[in-house]
Amino acid sequence: MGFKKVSLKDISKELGVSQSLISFVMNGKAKEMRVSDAMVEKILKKADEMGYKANPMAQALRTGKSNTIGLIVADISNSFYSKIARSIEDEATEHGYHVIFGSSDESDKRSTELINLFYDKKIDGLIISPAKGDRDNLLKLQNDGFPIVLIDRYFSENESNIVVANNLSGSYEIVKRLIKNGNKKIGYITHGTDSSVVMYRYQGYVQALEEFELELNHQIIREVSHINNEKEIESNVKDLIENHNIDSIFFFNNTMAIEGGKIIREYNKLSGRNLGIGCFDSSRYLELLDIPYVSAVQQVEKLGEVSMRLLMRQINSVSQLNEKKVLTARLIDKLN
Amino acid sequence: MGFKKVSLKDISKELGVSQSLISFVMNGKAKEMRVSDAMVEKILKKADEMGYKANPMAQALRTGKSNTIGLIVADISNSFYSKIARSIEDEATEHGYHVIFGSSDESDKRSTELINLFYDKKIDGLIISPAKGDRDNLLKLQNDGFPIVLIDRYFSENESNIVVANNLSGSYEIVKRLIKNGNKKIGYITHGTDSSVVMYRYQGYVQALEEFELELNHQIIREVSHINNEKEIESNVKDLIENHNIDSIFFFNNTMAIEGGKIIREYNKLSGRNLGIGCFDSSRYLELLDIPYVSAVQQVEKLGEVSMRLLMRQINSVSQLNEKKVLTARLIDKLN
DNA sequence: CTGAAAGCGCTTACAG
DNA sequence: CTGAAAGCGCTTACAG
Repeated sequence: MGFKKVSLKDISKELGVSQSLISFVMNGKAKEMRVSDAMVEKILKKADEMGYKANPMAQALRTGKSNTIGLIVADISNSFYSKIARSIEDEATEHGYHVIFGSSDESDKRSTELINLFYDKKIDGLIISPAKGDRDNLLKLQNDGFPIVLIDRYFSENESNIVVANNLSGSYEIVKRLIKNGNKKIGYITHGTDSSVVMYRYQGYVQALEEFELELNHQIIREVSHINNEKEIESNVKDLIENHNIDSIFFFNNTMAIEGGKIIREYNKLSGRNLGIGCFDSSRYLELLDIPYVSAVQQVEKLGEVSMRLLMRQINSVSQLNEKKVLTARLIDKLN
Repeated sequence: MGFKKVSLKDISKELGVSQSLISFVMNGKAKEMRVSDAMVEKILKKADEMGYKANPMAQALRTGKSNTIGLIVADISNSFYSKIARSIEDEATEHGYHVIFGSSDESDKRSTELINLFYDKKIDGLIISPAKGDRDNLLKLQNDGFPIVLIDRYFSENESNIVVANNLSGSYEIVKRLIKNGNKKIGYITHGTDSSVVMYRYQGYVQALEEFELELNHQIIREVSHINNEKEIESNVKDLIENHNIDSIFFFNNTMAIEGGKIIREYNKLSGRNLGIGCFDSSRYLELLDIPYVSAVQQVEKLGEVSMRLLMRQINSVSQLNEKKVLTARLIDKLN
């Protein structure tokens, strides 16, 4: 840097006063330490004059607090996570915290790596949408008293701080709408049952079918990969329409719905029918498909906000919290 | 934390060897410092045994390097920026760096605040998509030798490290396609001319019109706000169609194109015509509109990668670099 | 080849 | 009310 930063020592010399005093004043501990008003004023004035800024590295080393938290998600470029990132950022700013982020790509290896890197870097806490293999690692850190909040998914065996959507009841409501709208054979396109989210959304689907005494038909439930699944979705949707006579499809999430919706749109055009879909997670692009749909919008901003607040409480608390917050997704019904 | 972290001193005591030695070995300076092989092995073994991890805060305080860079964009939840964030993250990881991020919302005040916060936090460098008012502040830091790379936009008066799209020639190519496709009255929906991006895209539009000797008609050029501009876009598009008889519209970016495209889709359906659009920045959702379009996809991953590389070179260099990298956007032509 | 020591810039008991 | 000093955990001249 071109010019040297001014330190406590510099002010101390300039003023002929001890560093401690200046430190107290700068940290708003003047009252507590009963520093005289005249002194406070003198110090504040000089510090301002000299453009004093405390060195956060030194503070961090001394206090063990970095005022930085870590955020680990599957992929920050995915808009679901980037929206969460934004709301976490906003809430973190309120508390004077900064956020470092990392993308795990759902890889256990990378996720573990990131957790450890961030932890070693002395972040004050972690908000994470965990990969499957993170369970033990996170549990260990948590037991060491390290503040952690799990978002979007969690490990049902562990006690943890958790912020998630109402995946079960949300899915239930979506499928219920489809049924009430006259659909009797509703296909489901989802992922392999490898996470709490996948499991609960499936259960919601099942519960709705049960309640209305519709058959749970495993032939019309299809599992597709997490990435590059366009072709899989396409062929499954086609198969469900052509060979299984479904009258509607419930999609695990919005991106899958949009891919599948394209096929349905084509079909509707050609057949003159008007098949509709359901999906968890909405998207402003869903309506571009111009087909009937019902979806459930997650309160993404809220998710970030609540998780950050929970983390802050954890950081400022002595004892371990174990809170689970469930955020209700809002239904958007464009079936008619 | 539950258990105490092990420090150099701990190993030093355990081994009866000075801290310096251990530090040298841990930092791979064994050869350089001519530490004996036996000693290296002994130290490495013990360090591993005790689970030694250097404290980054202490290293940072001592060396003045935090191995963290800052990323400031308008809004991390915007997918353009979150994609950039991801590619910067990946490249940063390669270099052993972490990324803290902040969203300015295009606000001069917030952007300045973020720059200063990050700078004071001792980041090693900054990648920023600047707000208008950042010019002087950034120039000052840059002149102090602080590594900065501007992305997406820049201040043409300043010498800086810059990574941008070919806004002018990209727009030119888009509009040229529209013209070659038979369009003679092409509206333009853009923002107020407040940034280099806005300016260059406008110039591309103008150049294409000029080359084909079409009239530059200011009545069909409309400026809309940066956010919550849906209504404005809607009414402008309607007006252009109904009262100005345009045969195509060029949109400043993809989100504007999608909003405007919805209106055009409706119009096409009702009128039996088949108006098409052009826009800078593509989107996988554009095709959902089912209207003819030509767009230019920015190499977003490349943008992040190149900017991070440039920043690293700057960090590792003594002298100021002033490089401008222009990344060519790829044309997608779905006009026919 | 190796050790003792200074110092990065803070915060915080300890003393007066 | 205020000062002198220790110490957070490193790195790096300096000495031998």
